[in-house]
Amino acid sequence: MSDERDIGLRKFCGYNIKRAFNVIQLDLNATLAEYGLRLVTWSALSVIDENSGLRQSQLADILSIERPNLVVLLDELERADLINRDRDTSDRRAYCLSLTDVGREVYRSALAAVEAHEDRITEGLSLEERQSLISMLRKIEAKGKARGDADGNGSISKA
Amino acid sequence: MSDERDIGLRKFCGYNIKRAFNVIQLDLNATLAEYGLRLVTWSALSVIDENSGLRQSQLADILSIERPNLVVLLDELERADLINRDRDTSDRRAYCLSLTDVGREVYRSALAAVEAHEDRITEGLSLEERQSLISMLRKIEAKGKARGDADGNGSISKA
DNA sequence: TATTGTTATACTCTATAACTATA
DNA sequence: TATAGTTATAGAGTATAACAATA
Repeated sequence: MSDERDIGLRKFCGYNIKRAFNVIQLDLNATLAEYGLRLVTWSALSVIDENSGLRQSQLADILSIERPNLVVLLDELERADLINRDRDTSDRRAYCLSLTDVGREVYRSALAAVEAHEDRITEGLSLEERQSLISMLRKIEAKGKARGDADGNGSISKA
Repeated sequence: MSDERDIGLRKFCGYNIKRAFNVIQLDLNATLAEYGLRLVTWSALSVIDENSGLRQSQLADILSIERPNLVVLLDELERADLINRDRDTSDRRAYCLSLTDVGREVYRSALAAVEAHEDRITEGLSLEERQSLISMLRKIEAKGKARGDADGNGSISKA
């Protein structure tokens, strides 16, 4: 509670971003729970919606989650009749992912709720600030991609 | 890998903040591992350093972690001889936390490493942008505190 | 031999209930 | 009775190894 005391920590990104993310995740997951979704499952629906027919391994790459973990996540979405897993005719090892009609409908409804959540969470910020925030977050995220690259500069840990 | 495809998601804070945090946490924990620390344990050292004598329950409040989880974290720091747990003479249920000499030294060294990490992670950003980023993250975090409050406006989920 | 999806598993983080010793 | 610290435990989230089917 005593918020004036721990000043040192608050100078750093890591600490503040963690706490901000906790707040966002709490509200976002509460928002999505009304649709039986979480951040990850909603993200999966979003990517599938915009890339109908993609494979599980591609989706795992895009969402940066491990294939084994994606499997159980897709099981959940399939059980809820939100997605289809269709065998790829040209490569029978793979599945082509797509949204069901129900899935599309649920995703659209949830999308509106997520937009409302976004407005709620960024309430004190101007439109320019919101754009700037997301732009900066992406620049930070991009630092993590400098792993397999030529390295050399002052690049990020590859552990 | 195909980064041009999942555009819809990237409009939203929640998705971008999660990924940025992952990148930061990976580099930060790799940085702190050289000192036998993680983000949480380093944060604990920081708060104890600046608030010598505080109690475990106060520290748990400040760090927003549950008391039971703090106990094992402090066990770890005590075993490494980085902190002292001294019985409060006026309330023998409580412990007063402080850094050992070793703890202070380790914390200072780690602090320098964390500052280097911070520069690395915010490399493409100007000084004004870094300040603005942290300021916005704190505004978002503050939304989460509007739980026990009077509510009424468009406040955040209290689940 | 390599890849897609899968199973089983383990490790971390986080959250809750119940205990002890003090107050 | 209430509080500080503790114990045990359960649930998420995440990561790796190994397998079957297919390429």
